[in-house]
Amino acid sequence: MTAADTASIGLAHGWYALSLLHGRIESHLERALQSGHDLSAREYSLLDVLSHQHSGEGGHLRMNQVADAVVLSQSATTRLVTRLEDRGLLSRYLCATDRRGIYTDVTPAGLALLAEARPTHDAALREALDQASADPRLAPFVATVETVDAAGEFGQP
Amino acid sequence: MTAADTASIGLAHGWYALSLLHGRIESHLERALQSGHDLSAREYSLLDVLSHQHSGEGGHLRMNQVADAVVLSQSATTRLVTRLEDRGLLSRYLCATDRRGIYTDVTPAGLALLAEARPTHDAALREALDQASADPRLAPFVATVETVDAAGEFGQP
DNA sequence: AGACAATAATTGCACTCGCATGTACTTGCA
DNA sequence: TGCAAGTACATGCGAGTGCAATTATTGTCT
Repeated sequence: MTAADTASIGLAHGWYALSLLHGRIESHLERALQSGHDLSAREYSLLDVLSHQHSGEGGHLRMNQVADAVVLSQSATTRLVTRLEDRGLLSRYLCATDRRGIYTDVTPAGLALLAEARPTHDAALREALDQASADPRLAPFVATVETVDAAGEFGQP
Repeated sequence: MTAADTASIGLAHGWYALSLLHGRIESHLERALQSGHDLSAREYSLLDVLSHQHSGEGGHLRMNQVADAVVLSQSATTRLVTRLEDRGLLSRYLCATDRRGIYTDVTPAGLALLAEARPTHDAALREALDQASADPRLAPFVATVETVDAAGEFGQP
């Protein structure tokens, strides 16, 4: 077995653990948000992302960038936004300078729901991490999640 | 703002980064495996998991445990196994002592396809990690993936 | 100005997923 | 033994997703 093979195996194990942890956390969040606030994990994530953009002045992310932020295809993002708009949590409006672009704002109702759901989300996240830290395969990643903090803000690759 | 709030924000950021990295890697793997070997990322993952169980003697994981390993519901696992069985990559057989239980073996064809796809998978993973390491938000997790190696074997929580 | 390529978002379609339910088998207890 | 409760997998169904094709708008080149 070559050194490269050994490295690949290590990488695959690491990826497997990351994947496992992601799945566990997402399931946990999904349950909590769904039963408590009729929100899927992605819907919460979308509201969170949109509410953070230029706080106070309104949103300035195009659908394209939003799709990238929530790691979803453009089509799925279109429909996700449509669903939330139909529920009155978001509003769409065209970009003034380029009428192809579309911006989205979180409505007051959306902000209210987000504020209401945030404690649920954070508690569920804390819980999922605590459970995961018992698994030795997952513990290193849990530690990394806990280490990273608000210091590292945005910055596209 | 209390200390607890600060911690929650840090946690959410960490989770967001983990989620982002997971999505990026999965998309990358999906593309590579799909176009190269007609396999989804999860199908590859399933073959990989099943081929690793007690190598040589055949598989001994029940559907239930398999579902847990690939982080999928029981129903989705049933259909995933069915798809791969229909393609001749897996075979099902009943557990002798408890005829409710069902075991799965990877067929020679399945092992062959897995062996063929593994380099693609590993290369795509390496590539995705390299791309991700350029993003400061993702870099710590990339480092964790690279740090963990085969040392930490199984162990249920 | 007019035509053609490029970009942003939406829609059609097939596929996978989770939840709730159904079926087969086993275990516990009278 | 016989019947209820529990466990393991499979199936019906509605919902969400990605890919490919479509529509609307902008930029560029002659």
